[in-house]
Amino acid sequence: MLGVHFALANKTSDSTNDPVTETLSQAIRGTGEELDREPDTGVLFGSLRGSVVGLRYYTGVVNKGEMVSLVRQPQNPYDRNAVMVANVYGSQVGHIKRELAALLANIMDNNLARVEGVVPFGVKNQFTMSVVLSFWGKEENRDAVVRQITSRSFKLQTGPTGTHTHADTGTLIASSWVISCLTVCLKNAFDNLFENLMEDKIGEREAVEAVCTPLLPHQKQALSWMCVCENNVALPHFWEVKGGLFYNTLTHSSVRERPQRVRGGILADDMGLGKTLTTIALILSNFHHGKPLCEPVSCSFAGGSCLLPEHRRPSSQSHSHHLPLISTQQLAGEKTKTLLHICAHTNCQTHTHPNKQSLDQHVRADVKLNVYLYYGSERNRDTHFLSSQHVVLTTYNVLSAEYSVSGGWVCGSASPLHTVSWLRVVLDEGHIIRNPNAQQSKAVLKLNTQRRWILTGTPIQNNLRDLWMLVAFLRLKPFDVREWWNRVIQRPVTQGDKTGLQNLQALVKCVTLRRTKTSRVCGRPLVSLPERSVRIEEVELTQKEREEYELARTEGRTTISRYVAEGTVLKNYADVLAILVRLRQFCCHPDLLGKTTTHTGVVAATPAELRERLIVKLRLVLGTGSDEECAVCLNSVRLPVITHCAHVYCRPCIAQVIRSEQEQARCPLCRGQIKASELVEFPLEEEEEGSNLLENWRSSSKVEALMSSLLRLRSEDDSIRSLVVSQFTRFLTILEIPLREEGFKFVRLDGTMSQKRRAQVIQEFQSDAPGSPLIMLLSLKAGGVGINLSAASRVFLMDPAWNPAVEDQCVDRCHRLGQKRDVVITKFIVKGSVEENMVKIQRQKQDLVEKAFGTKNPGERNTSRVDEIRALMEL
DNA sequence: ACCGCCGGGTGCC
DNA sequence: ACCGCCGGGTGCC
Repeated sequence: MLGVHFALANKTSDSTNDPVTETLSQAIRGTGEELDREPDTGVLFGSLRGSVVGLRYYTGVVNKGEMVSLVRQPQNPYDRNAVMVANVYGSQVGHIKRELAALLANIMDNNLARVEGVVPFGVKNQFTMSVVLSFWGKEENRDAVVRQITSRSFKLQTGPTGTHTHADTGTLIASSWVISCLTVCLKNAFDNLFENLMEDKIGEREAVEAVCTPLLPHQKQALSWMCVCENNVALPHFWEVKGGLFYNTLTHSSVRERPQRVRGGILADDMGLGKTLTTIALILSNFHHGKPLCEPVSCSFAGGSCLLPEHRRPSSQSHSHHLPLISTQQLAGEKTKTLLHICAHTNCQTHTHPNKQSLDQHVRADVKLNVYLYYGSERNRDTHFLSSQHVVLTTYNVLSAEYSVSGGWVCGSASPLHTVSWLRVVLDEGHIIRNPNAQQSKAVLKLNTQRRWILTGTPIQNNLRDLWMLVAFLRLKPFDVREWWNRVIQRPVTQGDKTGLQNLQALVKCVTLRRTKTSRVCGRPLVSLPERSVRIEEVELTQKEREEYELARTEGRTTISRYVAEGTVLKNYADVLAILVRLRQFCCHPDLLGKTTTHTGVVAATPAELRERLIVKLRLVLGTGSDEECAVCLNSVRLPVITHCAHVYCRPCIAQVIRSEQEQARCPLCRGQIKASELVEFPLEEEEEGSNLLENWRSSSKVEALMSSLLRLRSEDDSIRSLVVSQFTRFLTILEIPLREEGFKFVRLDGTMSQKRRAQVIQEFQSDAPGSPLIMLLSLKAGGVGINLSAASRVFLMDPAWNPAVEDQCVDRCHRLGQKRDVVITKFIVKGSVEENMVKIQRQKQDLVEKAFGTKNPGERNTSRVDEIRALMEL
């Protein structure tokens, strides 16, 4: 047990009932976090066969094909190069043989590569076994690693396995596109996952009478499912009992002890299907042992079947629901009785808290539910008090603030929320914790609770990595440890491995309930929505516009065909993008290009010119609706800056990177050198330009097309409201002039507005008060998901988006619950322009997504991307 | 016999 | 470990 002992000695003991396993998995987790900074950027250098020794001293079991993790043990007294081998569950299996350990220690300690192990055969004896080690790292470290390995007379096998790197800009942009396609596909996978499952496997369950709002059938199903998730002790289907052990079919690993089942899950129903109501029903209906929280005093908790162990009780039982009363005596002595409900709102005014309101709204007035709003400087931090509440509502901010101050676990000054043993923690708008580096995410992971729920309408917002945090919060073993998630799910899926995707689906399926507006229950739609129809309106350019357009197009074609001939399309992707965006802007309005337009394709000689080019690109990147996220914080870019290598980040994020890496600072996306002095941001001239735009206003064919539609619509039915959507906020500004001229009352919603202002605008637009606006000018990506614009039933999409899913999402803002009219969508497309080609490409998009999945070779994907550009430019 | 060979004892790092 | 390694016993075939 020496190895275990030393692992323990390394760590501050973090109290759990199984310190050995816990510490071991912490040690493993620790190494995982180190490498998290660049989780997918590794290239496979190669692999080699080695042996694991000392099996007889440890209890960890490993099956054929199982992955193992390698953990350095620098404190081992027999060999400071020691490398411990542990299985998926963190149980030690053995050690790497001495000579090989010396090699690994060198590589691992110098961070030259990440080393992963797989056991190729079943274990043949009790003393040693084979292990295949693979080395993953940055391209620039490949030579050093290979040298280390060969100089110690080991042979590195470099197989034909597809490797992928994000080494150059072109590849990066292309693969971020592929990832967005993957995301679309994953979203579809999410949406389809539960289509066939609901009716036969999930029953319905009535809420207790304390819930005064009647549940719809799909909400009763969700309640039933949630109760099963909390009460049922059966393991998910990817566990099998084999030879007295628990065998995980995803990781091919076995454990002796029954794995801890997730008590809870992800309720990922679409916005508006009633997640909050269902959760309130759960809170009241499924307290301890499947009993309601609010029961009449006459039915004592101590009585009868309540004492039976949970697994011996029928899982779906009907209770008699009398007038609910809360008796504190009933609850006294129970250790975990309180729900912690965490939500996004920072509004501290007691009476306007939305979650408090929905509790009040859905719970009978005669039910005395102790609900405490835990925020504001005067909040009661007493843990006994908190424990005595039925429900505590708090915010992510409060949680993480307390956690960071106290360090979460330090005795004496511990965060009250981290001290209480909760019965259940519910994360409202759970996608907020998708960034594992954020304090609030770390704080959430450390909460002590029996049951865990995540409510979110958008389980995957940007990419797969978002999901890990949710899995980690649920403690879905073993994927709550990053290494296993990365190896079993993340890397295979991002490399287009079908098995990886299947595994992901299996995993998601066992903890998630997701229905969309279009899901069906018992052959009937979950909710019935009015029809929606799309029509494409072709716009002819005027003679003069056509001439100008052709000029710009010819110029762009010349540049791009040169890149195509040179094979440097992807390398000059920023330029290519700029040309395409200019043409698309032209299709909307000639003045969209702005005065800062520079000649693309001409190499910038002076810093001033480079700067101007970068600003143009920055504007393009942020203005195209391409859903730009900062690769450092994974959130939408705030205070945008662009690097010389043309990548956009939040200024504080990239500044932090540069500060910590100093002279060696490299762009997190392309690994190009970056310096703080070379970060370029927007000049403060936007206002000026805007007014310039309006002073010499002129119309365009597309403006005319829109205006005639709007005028016709108003003359036919002046109660119909419209969304006018563009990716170019400057175009929205241009549109304001004719709208005013024709006397349309309108509001505008774009990404530059504060949350408060957005809420105002939305309220104004949704209001049916006389004189409220008929039109909303909407920038394609403004507002994010979930905003409700159901007052509108007409949508005018002024310019096509790269990603059709973004358009759908936008339309969904009015085609949703609460929509009374049929929704008509008009897409304006300029005839004989890039826009037409974009629409064609949109149609092929699904095929391309399939291709992205089918291929392992990133080269192929890039080729299809180049083809796409050629198609756009008709080359 | 300062070797080779045999066979028993032994075994992670 | 049905190995390798170590060290003692042994010694033509």
